[in-house]
Parts: sequence; structure tokens; C-alpha cells
Amino acid sequence: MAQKIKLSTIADALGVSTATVSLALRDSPLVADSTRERIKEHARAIGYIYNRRAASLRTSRSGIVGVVVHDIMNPFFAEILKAIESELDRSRQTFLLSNHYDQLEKQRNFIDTLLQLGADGVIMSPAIGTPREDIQMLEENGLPAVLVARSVEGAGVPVFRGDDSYGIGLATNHLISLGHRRIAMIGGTDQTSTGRHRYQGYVLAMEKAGLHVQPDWRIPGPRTKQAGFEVSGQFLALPDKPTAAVCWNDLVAIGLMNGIARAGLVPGVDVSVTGYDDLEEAAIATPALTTVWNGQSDVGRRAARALLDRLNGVAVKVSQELIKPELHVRQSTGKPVERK
Amino acid sequence: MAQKIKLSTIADALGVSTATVSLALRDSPLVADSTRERIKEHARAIGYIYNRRAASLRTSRSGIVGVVVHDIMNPFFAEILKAIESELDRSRQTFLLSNHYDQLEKQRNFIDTLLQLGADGVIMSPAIGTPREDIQMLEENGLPAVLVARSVEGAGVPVFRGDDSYGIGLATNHLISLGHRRIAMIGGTDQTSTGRHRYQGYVLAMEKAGLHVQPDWRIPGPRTKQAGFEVSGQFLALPDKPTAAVCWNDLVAIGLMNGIARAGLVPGVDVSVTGYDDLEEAAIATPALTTVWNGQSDVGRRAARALLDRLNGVAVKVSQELIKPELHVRQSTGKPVERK
DNA sequence: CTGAAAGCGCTTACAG
DNA sequence: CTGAAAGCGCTTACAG
Repeated sequence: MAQKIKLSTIADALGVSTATVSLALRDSPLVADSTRERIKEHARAIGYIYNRRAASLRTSRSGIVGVVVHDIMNPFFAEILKAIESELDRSRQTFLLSNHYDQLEKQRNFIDTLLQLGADGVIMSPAIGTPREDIQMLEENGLPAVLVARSVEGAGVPVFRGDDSYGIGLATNHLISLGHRRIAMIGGTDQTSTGRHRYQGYVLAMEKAGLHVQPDWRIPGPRTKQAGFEVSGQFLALPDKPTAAVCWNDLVAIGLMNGIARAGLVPGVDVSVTGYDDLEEAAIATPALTTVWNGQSDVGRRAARALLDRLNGVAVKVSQELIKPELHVRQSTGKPVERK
Repeated sequence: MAQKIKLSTIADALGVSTATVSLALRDSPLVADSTRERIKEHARAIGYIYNRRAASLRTSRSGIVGVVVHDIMNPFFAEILKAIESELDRSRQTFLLSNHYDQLEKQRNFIDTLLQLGADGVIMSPAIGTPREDIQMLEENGLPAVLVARSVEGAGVPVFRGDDSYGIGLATNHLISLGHRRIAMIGGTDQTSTGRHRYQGYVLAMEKAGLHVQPDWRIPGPRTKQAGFEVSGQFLALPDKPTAAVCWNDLVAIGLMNGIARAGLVPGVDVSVTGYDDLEEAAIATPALTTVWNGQSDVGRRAARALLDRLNGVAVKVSQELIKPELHVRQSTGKPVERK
């Protein structure tokens, strides 16, 4: 590679100062039109590459926004990320993505990196066990944060998430209205706020309908298709044979349905199954999945906007923004059928 | 936030020079053990944050590696990315991820960003239509590149990918050996090297077996589950009713099987279907998918290592590294059945 | 083993 | 409308 081209290379070539070049390239009205055009034209011609590190060192604005979630390959987060991406793209922010896989240490490493790079802000779905101090520390170090999907008590930053308790209630009530009395809940964990909210919503709906909640009918843990598939045997062997399963999310529901089909039963007929999230895949699953739309794109879009607002000095209220879920009824739920 | 803490803050507090602090924090043997410990202890105590922009400006090494693929949420890339991630984590490189969605402009924007940030290298699965000049320009600007999954003729950089022609041949031959004579090929596009290689491999296997390749039996395009689902009607209406379908990838195969099931036929019995990639999901699909393992994790790991080698000055030969695919036979393929 | 000084490539008051 | 100069926070020869 040839000699490194910098502002002063251009300035020297055109007989102007670096200040003028710097202003011209950023379209400052302080520079005469003709000067600006000459400079921009020349910069393009010689292949000048703007050095953001130098600029950022000077201005202490990096144009980088960090996004960290449990697993970017999880389609639930994927939909949130797409919304964030298109929002950030519009304001020409670079976004730095990372998985924490619910490991606090990975999350901390990533946050360290953001601080070292002078990131402008961060959007996160906090790892299980994130103490509020971890979030508060961000603000103290000038890194504004916004949470998605999960909340952290007392962290004092905006949170955008679906109304999980209400949403799972929609699914549970739908099954109850079909006549189901013995309804299991498969997947999720009490270690996340989301997990607690969904379980509470399920319990609440059952109790409101005067139905007995049997602790055995809860199989906590699964959050993936694979895991849903693996617990299908356990589900089918549950005491008193529940006629329906409220699943933690669509992935678990689809895995569970695959397992039920392998066992020779017909999901949607012999056993009713509900999902959560309404991923694209829910509509084309066999049978098509009855599930709860969780507003992923809303969550992503609104979180990104809130962060951008903060970066631009607009006040953002620190509150829980609950997106209202909706029930989408398809083929995986029907009237209860007793198994032997 | 309080006064910004920098190297000189520590130096002043301890009565040493910034040079000593800088060396001590990076564990230089030039600094006496006791001095080093005092410095590190103090830095920790006052919450010093290393400014990578400043360091990088000085050293022109950023610790950033870019990774750009068509769509990070696609499980095929997801598996490559996981392998890259764990390899880069080990050498403490930050990785900057982006989707180009096969849009050249998005890809160019991302590469610009990498250049501006002074990234150390880039791993890419080039967007459809990437001219070799785009790749060559990277090297000229001191940004070493490594390609995965797709190649660009004459780009002069290492490529890591599966042997697509051979792999699709495994699937086609498997169907032929089961007795199938009329085999369709669903999905993929001639616009990518991968697409061309797979189609060629299919044609080659058919011809080698003395079978007629009917152009109508190719339905190009689909690359997602949704798209595979949508063309199932078109597939079932194909002239001469093929008894089997070689699919572009697992997603298309699963979507197609869902569509076939909706039409009242039983995939794996009435119609044989093969996938490609052997995603985690292939094993738990209903029926379990016969597919070709494509070595995603190998591709990712080896590409990351090659790049890291280059960054460390180890010579890397510029060649196509072909990973040998393997056929995994499951339940979605069987003897041919004639439909009316 | 430690320190003084220059410089990475920008941007921003300030002066004219 | 344009230029000269300082400074962002590091690291790296160089000197001692």
C-alpha cells in the first residue's frame, strides 16, 4: 500500500489548511462552495479514507452503539435486532453486536470493550444474574443504556418489553375456553424477569378460572427447539396427563410438537400446544402454531429510538414500556382429547 | 461522571511517568515487579478505562476484525459465526458483525466503516455480484481478507468453503441408488458460486447415472423455509411428477416438507426430500431430514485461524480450501412412490 | 529499570 | 471564508 493519505495530504496538494479540508469534507457551510467541491473531488480521486479513531479521540463521539443479547442467532432476538439495525442504519451509527450466552463474564467483557472504544450507547437484554450495579456503572461512565426483553430491578434505565404476564394469559385462557382443564407449562426459567412474569401469568389465568395448578405440570428449563423436543417424553408421561401445553416460546412449542409426532400422537388434535413470540416459522409449522405475538419489531424499534434520542440530548423517561401482545389462533390448539 | 481518568492521572498519583504506567499495564518485563503491581492495583482501584482509540491511533492496530455475511440470523451462517467467534475470542479480538443481505452497497458501507475504524482484517461471504476489485481494494488498503462459503474469481485471497459439487452429488446419488429416476432440484441461484457448483453437481450426478435432466425440474430461487414452503405447490404440479427433490439447503427442505404435508402427502414416503448443511434442526424435523453435512464449524474455525495467522505475520497460502461434505441419511428419503 | 518528548490524524476554538 | 496551533490519550524510540 502506498503512502498513507490523510487530511494534510489533501491540504498540501490543494494549498489549503487541514482545518478547511476537515470542514469541507463534513459539508460545513463555513467553507465556500467551490473550495468544498474541489476538496471533496480530490479526496475521492486519491482514495482518502477518513480516520474515525483520530476523529473520535478528538470529539469523544465514536458513532458506535453496542447491542448485546443472549444469542443473536435466536430468531426471537433476530427480529428485535433487525428492527434495531434498520433504525440505527438510518442515523449512520455502527452497531457492534455480541452474544453473552447468559454468562455475566462475557457480558462484562463486551461492555469493557465498548467503554474502551468510546461507544456512544448500548442496548442490552441483560444476562441472567446481572446486578443493578452493572447497569448503573454504565451511566456513570457515560455510556447510556437501554434494556430490551428483560428488566433489571432498580437499574434506572428505560426498558422495552412485551407484557409477558398478560400475553401468556391470552394463551392460557384460549386453552381454557376450548375446554382444557389440565394444562402444563413447558420451558422458561425463574432466573429471568421474563420467566417469572410468564409463569405468574399462567398461574393467574388458571386460578382465575378456578383450575388447580399442579407443580408437577411445570417443566422448567427448555428454551430451544432441541430442548422442547427432548422433554416431549417427560411431558407425555406427566401425572394426570395434561391435555394441553403452554410453551415458553415458539421454538419449544415446535420442538415439543415434533416430539409428540414422533411418539405417534397428532399435535393439535391429541394434544393442544401454544407457542410464544409468533416467529415467522410459527405460521408454516405443521400444524400451524397457535401463539402469542410479542411485538419484537416494536421492542427493537422503540428501544433504538429511545437510545438515539438520548444521544441527541432528548430527554427519555426511565420507565417500563410494555408492548401489548396479541393471540394468533392457528391449528395447534383444539378441544381436549383424553389419552389413555 | 467525574474527571476523566487517563494514564497521566495514574502517573501523577504515583509519581511515575506515563511511559512506565503504559508499560506496566501491558505487563512489560521492562517494569520492575513492584512498580507494576502498584500501578495495576491503583488503576483498578480508581476505575481506569483503557482508551483503545488513542492506543490504536498510535499503534495502528485496532483489535477489530470485521465479519460480514448475507444474514447472520440464517442458521447456516450462525454455525460458521459461532466457530469464528470462539476462535477470535481466544486472541481477544473484537468482532464487528454485519449483514449485507446480498446488497453490494450495504457491503461497501460496512467495509468503509472497517477501514475508517482501522480494522485489522475481515472475514466475508461476499454479496452476490461482488467484483474482484472490491476484494483487491481491501488488501491495497491494508485490510487482509478471507472469504467463506462463496468465492470470487481472481480475488487472490484465501477461501474456505464446502465442496458443493461433491456434496450435492452425495445427495443425488443417494436418491438414485434408492431407485429414483425423476429428481427435481429446488432452490438456490446461479448468481452465487455456491449456487452454480451445487447445480452442476446435481446435473453431473444425474448424467453419470444416465438420467435425463429436465430443465423444468429445477425451481431456482428459494433459500428460506418460508420460500421452500411457498414453492411446494409448484413442485407438486411439476410435469412428470418427480418422486424426489434435492433441496438447496435444510431450510428449503423443511419448508418444502411442511408444504407437502399440508397437501396431504407424507414427506419421506410419498416424496423423498434431501437437505443441505445438516443444521441442528435437521435431526429433529418431522420426518428427520436426510441431508449433507457441510462442515460449517470447520469453515469458520479455519477461516478465523487463517486470518489470525496473517495478522501475526504467518504466511497463508492463497487457495481454495475445500471441506469434504458427508451424507447423513435419516427418514426423509425412501424408495420412489408414483403419485397420480 | 524509568522519564521526557514526539507523534498517530483528526477537530475546534481563535484570530484574521 | 481560511489558517496556525493546541490537544484528544495513548505508545515508542531514545537517553540515562
